[in-house]
Amino acid sequence: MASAVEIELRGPVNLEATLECGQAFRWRRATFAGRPDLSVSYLGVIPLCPGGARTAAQGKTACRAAQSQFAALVGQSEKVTDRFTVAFDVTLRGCLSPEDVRRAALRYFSSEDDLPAWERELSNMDPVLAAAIAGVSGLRVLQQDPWECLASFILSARNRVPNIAAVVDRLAERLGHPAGFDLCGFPPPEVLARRGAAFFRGLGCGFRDRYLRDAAEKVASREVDLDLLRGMLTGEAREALQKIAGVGPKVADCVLLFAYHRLDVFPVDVWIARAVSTFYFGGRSVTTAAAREEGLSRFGSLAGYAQEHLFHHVRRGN
DNA sequence: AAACAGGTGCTAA
DNA sequence: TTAGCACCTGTT
Repeated sequence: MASAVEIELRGPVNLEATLECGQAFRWRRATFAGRPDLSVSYLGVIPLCPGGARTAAQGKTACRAAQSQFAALVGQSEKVTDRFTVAFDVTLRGCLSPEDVRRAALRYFSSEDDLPAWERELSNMDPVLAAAIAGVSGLRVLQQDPWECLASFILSARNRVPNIAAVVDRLAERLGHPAGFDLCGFPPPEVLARRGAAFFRGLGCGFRDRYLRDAAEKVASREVDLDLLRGMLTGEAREALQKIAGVGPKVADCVLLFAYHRLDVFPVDVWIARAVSTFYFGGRSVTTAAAREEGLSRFGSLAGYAQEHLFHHVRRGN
């Protein structure tokens, strides 16, 4: 049974930048035959809110997200439209209701983030960011499922995006539950914990196989309790995540940013290190620790959004 | 064909 | 405390 749901966000949304910038790995561009007015649409899986309906897919649902106001946004010069919408198609299964999907989508897309104010603030802080943001207004930090996010970024170490996405997809297909639209949800830690490292190696994880296994084990046993992280200070949560093998500063920061919505982190990978070196250190090389300090002190509580824009900016070569 | 990719863990100074 | 290196696997 298919259903349409629409959500309203505070400030702009750029679906393409948001879903393809590398913070999430499972969204695929889709054609949307029934609605030619919707310019860009994507197929993916989002977590349902705790306390809401549980389905066979273990608290997840697939959906097709599309935006109708993207063209208008691009065409406008400085006029700030306060509200933007994203439309969803979902296949309702079990006791899932449109309202459940609406709530889940609002959270996933961080509907409360005050993008107009924050984009303005970051732009005023720094001409580099001003240029970056001008191109991709509406790039949003998502609020993903912590476990899926953790597993995905463990797989990202010394790896390429298409590879990461392929392995995550394979894990979902092999071990996950159908979530609609012919997609499966990412399998919970308990399910991965039943498999040995060899299984993950066979799926293309490479040397990260034992990292993934260690993560599944520690999370399933609650040695690292992903729910408890929500109540911790960012620094404590970061430390807790790093108890898992294969989780260092970069992966921990990505999880804190993309799943726990801690905007006061600044994940540093090779691209960001390069960007910080170029823009803020006159081309002199910087350690990842120094780049991180620079980002945190410059951008403070908006460091996460600053990082996303810098990353997008340098990756697209601008 | 050799090099390298969205890091991390281990070892040697 | 830190620099240097190995690590799967797919692509260029």
